[in-house]
Formats: sequence, C-alpha cells, structure tokens
Amino acid sequence: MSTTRRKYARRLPPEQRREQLLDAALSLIPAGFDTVTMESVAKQAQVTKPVLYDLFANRSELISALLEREAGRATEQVIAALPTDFATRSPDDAFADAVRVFVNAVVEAPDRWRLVLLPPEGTPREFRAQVELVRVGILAQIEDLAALGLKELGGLDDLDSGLLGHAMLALAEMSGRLVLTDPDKFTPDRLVAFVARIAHGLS
Amino acid sequence: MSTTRRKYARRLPPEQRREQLLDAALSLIPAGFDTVTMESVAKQAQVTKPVLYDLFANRSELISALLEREAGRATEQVIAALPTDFATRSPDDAFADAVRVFVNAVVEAPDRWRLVLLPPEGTPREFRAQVELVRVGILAQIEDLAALGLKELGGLDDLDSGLLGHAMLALAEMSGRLVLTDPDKFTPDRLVAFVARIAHGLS
DNA sequence: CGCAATTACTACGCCCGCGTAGCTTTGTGA
DNA sequence: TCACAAAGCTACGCGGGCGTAGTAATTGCG
Repeated sequence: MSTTRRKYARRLPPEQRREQLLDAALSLIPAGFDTVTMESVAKQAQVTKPVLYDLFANRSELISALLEREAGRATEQVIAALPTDFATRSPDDAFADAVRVFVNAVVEAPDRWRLVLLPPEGTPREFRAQVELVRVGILAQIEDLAALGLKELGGLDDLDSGLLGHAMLALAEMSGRLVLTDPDKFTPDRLVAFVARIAHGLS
Repeated sequence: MSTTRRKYARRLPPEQRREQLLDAALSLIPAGFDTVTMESVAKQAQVTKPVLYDLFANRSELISALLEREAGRATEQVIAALPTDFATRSPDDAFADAVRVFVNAVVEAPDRWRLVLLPPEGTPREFRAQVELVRVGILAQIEDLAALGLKELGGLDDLDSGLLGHAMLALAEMSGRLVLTDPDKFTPDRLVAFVARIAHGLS
C-alpha cells in the first residue's frame, strides 16, 4: 500500500505565498470564522500545513494578519469618505455626501464590509476590538465635524451634540447594512436622499 | 490510589435541574460562546456531564434551548414597548415613548440585552437568525405604526416611509447599546430626549 | 549538469470537547 | 424499613484541530 505522494504545489516566494494564504483564509470566512482552521486554509490553498506554519506561527497570527490587512484597507476607504471642509457646502449636505461616499465604498467591496457591518459567526474578539477601535476614531472625527457644523449653523443649542455623532454613525452603518442585504431595494441614491432629509429636518 | 469519589450533587427534579443548567450556561456566555461547552456548563452547575446529557441531547440542543428561553423573554419586553395607539399622543411622542420603554427594558435586564445588541464572541448562527427574525417582526410593526403616524400628520410625502422604520429601529438599537456600554454618560432620559428631538425635527 | 538552498511534504503526538455504557447512591411510599 | 425508581457518577472511545520533527522534491546558479 504505497501511499501515493501528493503532487508538489508550485513553489512560491514567501511574500507571494503569504498573500495567497491570506486570500484563501478570506475566502473561507463567509462560512463562519470557525471554519477557518489551519487545516482548511492549507487545503483551500492546495498546500500542506507546515507551509502555513512557515509563514504564520499559529492560528492566532494567521487570523490577526488577515484582519489587519482587511481592516487597513477598509479604514482607508472610510477616511476617504469623511468630509473635511464646510467651505463649499452646508453641513447637512456634507453629511449626506459622506454617507454617499461611504455607501459607495461598501458597494465596491461588499465582502470586506460585510465583515465589518455584518460579521459572520465566530468573529474573533480581536477583530471586533480592532473594528471598534477604528469606529471610535471615526466617531471622534464625526463629532468634531458635527460640532463645527453646529457652530456654523448656530441656534441649534437644543440638539445634543454628544449624541449627534453616534446617530450619524448609526445611520451610516444602517445604510451600509441595507445596501449589503438588499441592494435592489435600497440603492445608494435612495439611502443618501433619506439621510439628507433627516439631516435637513434637524436644522 | 483510591480515586476519591465526588460528593453527590443535591438531587433535583428534571424541570428544576433544567433551569439550573440553563442558568449556568447563561452565566458563562459573557466569556464568549465558545466557552459554553458541555464540560464547562456541567462544571459550573456542579454536576457531571451525563446529567447534562439526560436533559439535553447534545450541545446544540442546550444552546438552542437557552437562546429560545432568553429570546422569548426579550421579545416580550419589546412587544410591551411598542405603542399601539395614537389617540392620546402625537406620533413623534409615541416614538419617543416607545424608545423610553425599550431603553428601560434594557436597563432592567442588561445581560439579556447585551446578548442581542452586543453579541459576544462565538454567537451561534442559530441565535443570530432567531434575533433577526424577531427584528423583522418588530420592524414590520414599527413600519405600520410609522405609516399610520405619517397619514395622521399628513404632508410628509417627501419622507421615505420604507426607510423610516429602519431608521427608527437603528436609533432605538443605538440607544440600547449606548445605555449598555456607558450608562453613566447616556442615561435613559438623555437618550429619549434626543430621539424625541430627531423625530420632532422630521415633521 | 550537478549541487545547495529553498520550498514543500509525510507522519506523528497532544489536547480537549463530544457523547455513551454501565455502575452507584439517594430517598420515597408501601 | 427496605426495595426500587429516579437521579448521579466514573471512565472511556472517538474525532478533529493544533503544532512539530524529520524527509523529499524543486530549482536556480555555478
């Protein structure tokens, strides 16, 4: 019973192998994080475990590296969405625009954003912490912007500025989720129009 | 080396044992769902595995029973929060009141609601599905109410009624999350005042 | 063309959670 | 009081994911 030897996988330099392994892992996530085992990733990448262990010390490191990569890319997209000026537009238009850019980012990289907005089963604590961290950063920026906007508009002293940022973020996230779960019904345009209407109602 | 025999646990009728085991499981959840193993639950309840297996066929059934119990209790609380009439109050007041009742429910059973609003690591697909189902039901009710409210107020044709319900739910959930994570800063009163202000702004 | 470095593979051992077979204690009612 | 049903317990086998020690194929460079 000569155990048939497996065909050698194509040799790859570590850099490339690393990316390929992360891609393999990413592709498994939709089925739930628990299915992202060292075994399954190796299999998915058509490679054996020791190869995986050459590049990532253990499961934790693999997951961590994967999430770092994706979170980084996601963050960049959000940063791009945040308005920085009120010179040209009124604050509520600025908010609507930010939501527009954000929703478009979601539409363009749905898999990535599903990870953030609708995390699958078994999402590691670590990742949620990372997302939360980014969220807090974003929130701070939104709050600054909101404060600026309020000052510019004036006379909205009855609006709780400490909650406004949270609400804006909540609405943006709601929009992102809706466009992910039901893109036909909830188009970017429709969502943006709605949040614009809400923002407008406030002033 | 006579293996010292463990002291017999107090004998309990199945009904009672069942509840106790579910309580034990519930108490483990904050540390993440993965830590809710048959072993850990048995240990927590000061009982051995076969006892557990007498009452729950397998891990899946245990978790399922636990979630069913908690989801049921949570649902009752929400149903109670929903307004049913507009006779006495204006629609935006009705919404604010609903949020008030809801936030109070969260404050009164934080562990339960943390499970729903801030699910811990390893939350089973099954539970998320269950929550989602309830959510959809609630959403439908909210949408009905919102439609009714809009009709009553009249002249708000520019407001996207298909999104209003989602937004209301999103704000309510945001409120629940905030009161869970930072109860000192975000008191029920403050949260309610804020959503009331938003609702008011719309009309 | 052959050899050394690099990359990949085989084959284990370990641990831990699941689930079960079969025995032991408790405590109630006849 | 004691028998026997109900409730618990011990002790194991299985499977699967983790991580590693040692070996084999590939490939590029002289």
